[in-house]
Formats: sequence, structure tokens, C-alpha cells
Amino acid sequence: MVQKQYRTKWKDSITEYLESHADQCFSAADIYAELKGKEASINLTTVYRNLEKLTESGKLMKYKAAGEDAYRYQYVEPYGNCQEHIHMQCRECGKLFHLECSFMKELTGHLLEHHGFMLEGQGSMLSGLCGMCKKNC
Amino acid sequence: MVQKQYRTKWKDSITEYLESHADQCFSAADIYAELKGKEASINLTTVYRNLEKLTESGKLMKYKAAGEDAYRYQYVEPYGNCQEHIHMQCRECGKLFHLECSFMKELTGHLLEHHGFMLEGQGSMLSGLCGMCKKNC
DNA sequence: TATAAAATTGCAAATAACTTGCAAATGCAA
DNA sequence: TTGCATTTGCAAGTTATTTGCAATTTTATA
Repeated sequence: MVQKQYRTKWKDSITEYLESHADQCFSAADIYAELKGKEASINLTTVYRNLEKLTESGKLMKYKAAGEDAYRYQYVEPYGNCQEHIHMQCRECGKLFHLECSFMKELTGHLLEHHGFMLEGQGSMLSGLCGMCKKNC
Repeated sequence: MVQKQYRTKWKDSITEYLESHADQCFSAADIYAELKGKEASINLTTVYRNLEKLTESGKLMKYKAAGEDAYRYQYVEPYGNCQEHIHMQCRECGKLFHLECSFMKELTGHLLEHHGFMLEGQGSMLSGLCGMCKKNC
């Protein structure tokens, strides 16, 4: 069963920070560094535990870029169910993009028909360069 | 510069094992367990170092499945340049499949035209169920 | 508003999967 | 066979994350 959640100072701070930077992604260490200075001082363990809870509740997406050691978290609540589409991650800036368009159906269809593979959003991640970084490279 | 490679008992054993199970993937711990009993006894560090070298030389593909902690290695030499296509991994059996067909072009084209995203094979991994596991689930 | 049960926090210690340093052993070209 | 470069084994180190536990907060309810 899902555990009840209490609203706390730290959970609020983390949510606010990620929500107001919804087009970016952060590691636990990033969040820790950001919130350490402000208000009392947050604990890294608390950061991990809250990120986990926010991910479970669907507000955040947690993912690991190929070749990176640390998980990244990005605010994705407005995208609804992120299990139903796949994501693209920029290998330069790390940002996450949602493949929310009709092409999802084509992709799913092709994989199933020609490769017998049933695609799932969970765990699928395409890597490459986003428009922004492509220009600046 | 690329370093010269000596041929050794362990490198041969690891290559042989992976090559003769080319449709499966293994973690360093798997290989270690497999080769520990046979012949003298291999060291885990040696396994890691050889897997790394074999990956660099293009014989193996090294990847991490979403939600897994350990890297997996699979013999992919016959597939040529695995940077030029993306891969699908079965979340059930862990096996790797290569998207080596004309659809690669469609996918690349769509992402670039409609999302400004330049897809790269390196680091891109689709997750789902392979034909075999789909039947058995 | 007081209270008690449940959730959250901080800190230190534990994990897990690798990685590294270094001296000894091995491979190989000449 | 010699000498230098690569590989190996072992112990110790890393890094990101998790866990145990006692103390502190929240929140629903009396």
C-alpha cells in the first residue's frame, strides 16, 4: 500500500525548486548544493528520500544518462503519464524531452510487427543532441 | 593512442564464453561466477579489466538496463558499428536486439524534423518485452 | 488545544559495483 | 633468451545511494 505523505519544509523546497526549473534536470547533489545554503541546512539523505517520494508520486521522472553515475531528476508532472511515451535526453545538457506525438504509434507498431518487440515507455531513453545544444556545438 | 593488447588465458576465456552465448548478456559477476570454478581461478578485477578492453575493441557492447545497478555485456562483433543503430533490451531476459533496418532512417528523420533532436546510437536504449518473453509472460 | 500515531529527519555506518595502486607474473618482438 | 610492455592479483579506495535508529515533526482526532 502507498504510504501517506506529510508535507514538510524540505519536500516543499525541493518541489518548488524543481517545478520552477521544469525544463532542466538535476542530480541529488545538485539539489543538495542548491538548498544547503538557504534556510537552515538540508541533509543529503533527506534530499534522496524526498526525491524518491516525489518520483513515486509522479511529479518527477528519475533517470540515468548513459555513461553517468548519478541519477537525474526532472519535474514532469504536467506531462501526465510518462509510461505512455518514450523520452529523449540530450547528452550535452542532460535535459529530458517527451516523445508525445503520433509517431509514438508508428514506432510501437513497427517494433511489434517487424521485431516482435513490445515497446514500453518505462526505461526507454533515446540519446542525442537537442536543438539548443546542436546549435552551440 | 590505443594500447597494444596481449593475448592471455583470461581474455580468451571471456571472449569464448561471450561469443558462444552471443544471444545473451552477462554482468561482470556472471562471468566471474562462470569462470571462477574452471581453470585456476579468475579474479573479479581481471574480469572487469578484460570486459573493458573487449568493449573498447568493439567485440562487446556494454550497457546498463534501467533500474539495474550492474553493467551488462553482450557479444556484438558481428553487428558491426553499433553506434549507427539503436538497441532494444528486453526487460525480462535482458537480451539486446539491434534496430538494424530501414526504420532507423524514419526514426532519425522524424526526431530531427519534428523535435530538432539529433539521435545518436550511443546511449540510446529502448526497453520492453522481446517476442520470446512476451509469449511466456 | 492536547495527544498519540505515523511520517520525516539527521547522522553515522553500510552497500554495491566498480576502480586504482603497486609489485609480481606473463606475453612477445627482436 | 632478453628486455620491455602488458596483465594479473590483492588490498584498499571511490562514488552514489541506502539503511538503522533515535529524535523531531505532522496531522488527524479527541
